[in-house]
Amino acid sequence: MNVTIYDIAEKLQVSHTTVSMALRGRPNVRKETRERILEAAQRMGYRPNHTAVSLKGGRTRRIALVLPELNVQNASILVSRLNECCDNDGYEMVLMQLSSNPERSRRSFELLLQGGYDAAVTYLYDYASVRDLIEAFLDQRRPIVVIGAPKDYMPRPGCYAMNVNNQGTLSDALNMLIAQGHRYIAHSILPFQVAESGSNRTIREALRRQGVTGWEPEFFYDTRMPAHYIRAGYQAAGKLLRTKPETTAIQCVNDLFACGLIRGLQERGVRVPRDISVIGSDNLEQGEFFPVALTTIDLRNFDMASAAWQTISNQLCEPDWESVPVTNILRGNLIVRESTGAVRPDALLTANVS
Amino acid sequence: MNVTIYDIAEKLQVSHTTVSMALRGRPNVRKETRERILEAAQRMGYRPNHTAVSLKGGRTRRIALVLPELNVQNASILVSRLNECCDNDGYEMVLMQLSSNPERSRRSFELLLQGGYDAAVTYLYDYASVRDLIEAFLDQRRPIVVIGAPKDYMPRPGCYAMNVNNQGTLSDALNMLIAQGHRYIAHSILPFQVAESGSNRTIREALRRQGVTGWEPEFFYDTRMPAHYIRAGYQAAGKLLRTKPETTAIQCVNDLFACGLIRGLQERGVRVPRDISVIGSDNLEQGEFFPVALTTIDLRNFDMASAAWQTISNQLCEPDWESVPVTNILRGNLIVRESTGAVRPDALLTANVS
DNA sequence: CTGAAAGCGCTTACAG
DNA sequence: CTGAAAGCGCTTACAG
Repeated sequence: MNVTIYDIAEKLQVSHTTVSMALRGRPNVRKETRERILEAAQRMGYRPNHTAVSLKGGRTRRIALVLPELNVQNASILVSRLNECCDNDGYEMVLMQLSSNPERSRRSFELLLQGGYDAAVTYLYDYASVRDLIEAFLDQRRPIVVIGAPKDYMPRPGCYAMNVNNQGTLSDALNMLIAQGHRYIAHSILPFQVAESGSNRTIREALRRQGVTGWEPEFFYDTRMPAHYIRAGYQAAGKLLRTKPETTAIQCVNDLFACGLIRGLQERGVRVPRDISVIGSDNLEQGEFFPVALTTIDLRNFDMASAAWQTISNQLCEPDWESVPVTNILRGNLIVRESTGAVRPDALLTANVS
Repeated sequence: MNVTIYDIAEKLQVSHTTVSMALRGRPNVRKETRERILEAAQRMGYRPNHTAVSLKGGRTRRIALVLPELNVQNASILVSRLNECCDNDGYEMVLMQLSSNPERSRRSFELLLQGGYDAAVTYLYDYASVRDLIEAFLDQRRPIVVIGAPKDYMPRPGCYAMNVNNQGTLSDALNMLIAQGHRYIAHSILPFQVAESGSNRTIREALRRQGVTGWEPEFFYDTRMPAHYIRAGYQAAGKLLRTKPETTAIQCVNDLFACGLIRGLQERGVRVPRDISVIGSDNLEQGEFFPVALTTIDLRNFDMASAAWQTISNQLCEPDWESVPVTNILRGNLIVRESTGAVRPDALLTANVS
């Protein structure tokens, strides 16, 4: 059904070896022979069988990007940039979406181990539950870039951790908010987030320096649909007003959550940024065009993708399974738009009183 | 490096044939032998080599979903639903993003032809430029579902066209708008869209029945970045107000464009829906939570994905390369939210006068 | 310059 | 119940 090198060889009365050599551009084929072969291949509609090439060569030139299913949207820049990098170097990027069902999720990951991917990039919330699978991948001597890995994560050859220094950017955000008069600054936490103990401490300390004590920055929102962020944000509005009515500013888990939250607040007559300032995270393109343009933290997904591919590409060209890589840390950028602003005088008053 | 069936065979002093049989659950292996093999495989961390299995079996159990790169967002429901369907049946779905650069785009498509995908689903704007590649895919006897194909598209075995009946839903939308008093109803067109001659006619006719003549519904917006819809919508606002100031309602190419447009209008002091009603298309989850919740047309991407997989799955189980399939047409759903409403009295007046 | 042979890891008739 | 052999489509030493 499909044209193979044997078909070409037969038609031209040469060996399949010669056909293969000619097609691969090896110099040891007479010019005339090569031309005949190339011409015939073209005419017969020959296309190399990627599966066979992979089996023989032991490399598929295919890499996997593994994301939590419903998080693809937040990482769309990462997806398209990594795709572009792979493309440029003749690799194929496969996007693998991990279900939020752990059983299915592990099953998908198994495909990663069996599918012959040359390398992988992961960007997950929950690394603990797939740790063994990542180890198995590394045991196969396939490099992996682990974005957003916990700080203590597996320092071992072939495994490259990359992170954004949230604390640094968070400090920028806090400085701005404090300068704008905010004192009751909250910080949303969702159940499946890596507990960022650091953020809470950073906020608490910054506030203490302003004389604010006894304020718990953590706003925990429990949602059963982990990644329907926008809906979660929308639903969280009520709880925020109920449980932390003093809040004048909140930093959200991501832009979608922030978008939903703003809508939810608005429905309750609370205006952004007049009554509450909102900061997102991800720097989705859309954020700029929301009716209240979103102040956000750019997680540098574009640069993350570039760096990830650079790393993998190096490791693929000159494998190094000896040295233990150090974590690559990028600093996020605070992008200020309309959803943050000066605190209302009465809110400020409340804060000073406490 | 990797454990193969030969390694297991050697360790257990049986043939690799027996190992393969046992692993595949063939009944012709003595119970005790099978158990020893299974146990050893487990212990040694054996994982079947997908590439080898594919080469032997001629099937990869991998299917491709081909989308224009920057359109993934609009189709996110399609992506996740198809992914889920494949998952359920033990297939792997690979998302392939076609660059807007035609050269690169064709190169990616070549990977589809060489990659050994068992089937493909495409959802493209521009089919003309990849027509030959689709034909080649079909020549390989791989089924393909073509969503959004032009009406005259390749009726041939193995090629399944699926469409949403936009005209029907558009009529629903028009009925609503007209009942709300709208007479100057526009319709956005972007350069790379399949010219939907039908839509313009449908609108024009509906309006004529209301006595409106001489109104050109088409609002053409030329953008060089085809799929940065939200930005395009934002930038289009000025042109809309300049070139079609009478407009009281506009149906947009998609939700993101609509979102950007609303922002752009708002910056110019034009309120939605008070001054202009806006209808999107795609029914993105976010649309519900925009500060002005978006009225939109649900393109049934979820059902589309289910049907596409059903079709492919059937064709894979019992191949039929004889009968020519008919186009499967779903009807879109109009979802009414806040971005549409009654026309303002003065606008209505203008319309009646004309 | 050309081709016979081996092999990538697996499965599936087929013979014992 | 078990195993030797052939083959999926290709590439790469190696011999001529």
